Amino acid sequence: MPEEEILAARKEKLRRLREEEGYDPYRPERFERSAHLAEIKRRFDSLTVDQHGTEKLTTAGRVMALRKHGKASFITLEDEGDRMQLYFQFDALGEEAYTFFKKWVDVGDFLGVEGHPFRTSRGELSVQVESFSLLSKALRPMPEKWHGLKDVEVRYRQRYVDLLANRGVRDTFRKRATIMAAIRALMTRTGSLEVDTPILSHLAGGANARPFVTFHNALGLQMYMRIATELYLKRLIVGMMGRVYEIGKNFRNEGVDTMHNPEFTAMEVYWAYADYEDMMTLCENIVVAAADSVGGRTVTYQGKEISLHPPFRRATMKELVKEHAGVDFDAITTDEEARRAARAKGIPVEGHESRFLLLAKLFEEYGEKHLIQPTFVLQHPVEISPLAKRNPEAPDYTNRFELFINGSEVANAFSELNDPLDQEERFRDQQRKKDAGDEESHPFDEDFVTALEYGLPPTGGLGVGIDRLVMFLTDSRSIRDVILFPAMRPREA
RNA sequence: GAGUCGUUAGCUCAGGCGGUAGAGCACCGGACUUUUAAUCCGGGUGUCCUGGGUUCGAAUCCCAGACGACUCACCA
Repeated sequence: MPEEEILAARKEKLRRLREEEGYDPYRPERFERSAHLAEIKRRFDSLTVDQHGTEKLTTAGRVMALRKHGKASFITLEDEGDRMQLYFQFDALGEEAYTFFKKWVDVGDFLGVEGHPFRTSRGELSVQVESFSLLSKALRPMPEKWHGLKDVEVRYRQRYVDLLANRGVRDTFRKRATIMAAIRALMTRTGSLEVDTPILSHLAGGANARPFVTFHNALGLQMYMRIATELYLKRLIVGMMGRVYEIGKNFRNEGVDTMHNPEFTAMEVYWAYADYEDMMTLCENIVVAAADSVGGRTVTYQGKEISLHPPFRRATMKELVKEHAGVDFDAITTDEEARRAARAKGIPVEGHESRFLLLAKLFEEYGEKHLIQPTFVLQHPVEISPLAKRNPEAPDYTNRFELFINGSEVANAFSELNDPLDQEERFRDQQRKKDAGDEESHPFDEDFVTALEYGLPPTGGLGVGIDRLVMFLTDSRSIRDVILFPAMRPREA
């Protein structure tokens, strides 16, 4: 039967239910559960075959399978956490209730039941139903019970169908919530304050990325969706907030693939009087707290075993470029030498690139993909780090790290640049790049410089890509599998 | 943005070297008081993604397009 006919038939059935029984399945507003299905399973696991418990239970869920027989029927009921078999028997329910059940209850409907636990002669822990109420009705057919819903397009577009049909998907998002809670608990223990900063602003800074542009009608103002929370959070440290963090969505107007969604969840932390080494420890603690909350520090990601036991490996960008590209930047002292070396390694070179930029390019090209086990990459060039403090021993480099897991950047941190004069100069440098056509260069944020002029204490900052962390911890191959409603092109009208 | 692959019933999928489409589940009717992918009897429900072309005839071949997945590029 085509879906429209099934829908029409179910609507007709609903009409008859209302007319013939005087029952409106959309009228119930609440149902008190004495136990969830998982709890029932746990508490009555010791019942032996054919043994009935004496305790009266009330529970509720969605009918996922119906095995109707003449005067005794079984259903599979599923709630948010588990599924369980319910037994509907003519003698136990009485003719009126049993007939109502057989006539009106369909797969997909929500039921609230009262009954007692028992174990069937086939050994399945079940609930013998003594009374029930139809709490809500489904008009559309559920996906196939055995194979579930596989069509990825439907899974992402109609996530509710994916979630109701595929319990593994629910587990992933439950784990995501567990991870978030573990991270927040850790942050609270460190005395960090959770804050909210603007998503809409007239300047999109704090990272190098193309923003989404929008318009505020009443103010007659072009506005941007934020690409990072960094600059607002550091203003809070100027304002004596001490330790702050924010977990929220960032928006970047860039490509979509298995590691990128235009809106993604990032966490940023700023601690006064801390440096990037402190952030490294905090970063390890965050990863470990997240891992521990959902199953432990040894994880299998897409068949690869990843050990999240701290301390994670630490290596400078130069060391990694030497290791994986075979280019020794300690021996390179001019930009021209670096260009020759980069060209020799197949990096496109136009001729104006600095050795620092080329170091970063070589790392991206040759280093990143090898960093399967968690690795802190240290000492990024100043040129690609407009907001990080210089390393006093090597002023062309910064006291910064990025954490890579499975070849992807999961975290980025540094000792925050708090010299307003240096910051102003770096903004100018970014502005020059922007004027030269680099759309991802950082905009000049005058108010941020002003804030630094009021005094930013020594500060450590850390950003964590939450979606990617969740991916590794849930063995999800695409970022879309950890974002409830991922970005999709609208279906053709 | 480029390449590869995919799109057939509500779902999971077969099939179709061009002759008007099938299975299982779901669904509808019936039987059945311990089933669990229940079983048994009866019922086949479709814009074969869309548009155009070739052809006596297109779901199948060709072209264009939509959407998706994957790989690559940009990016976190």
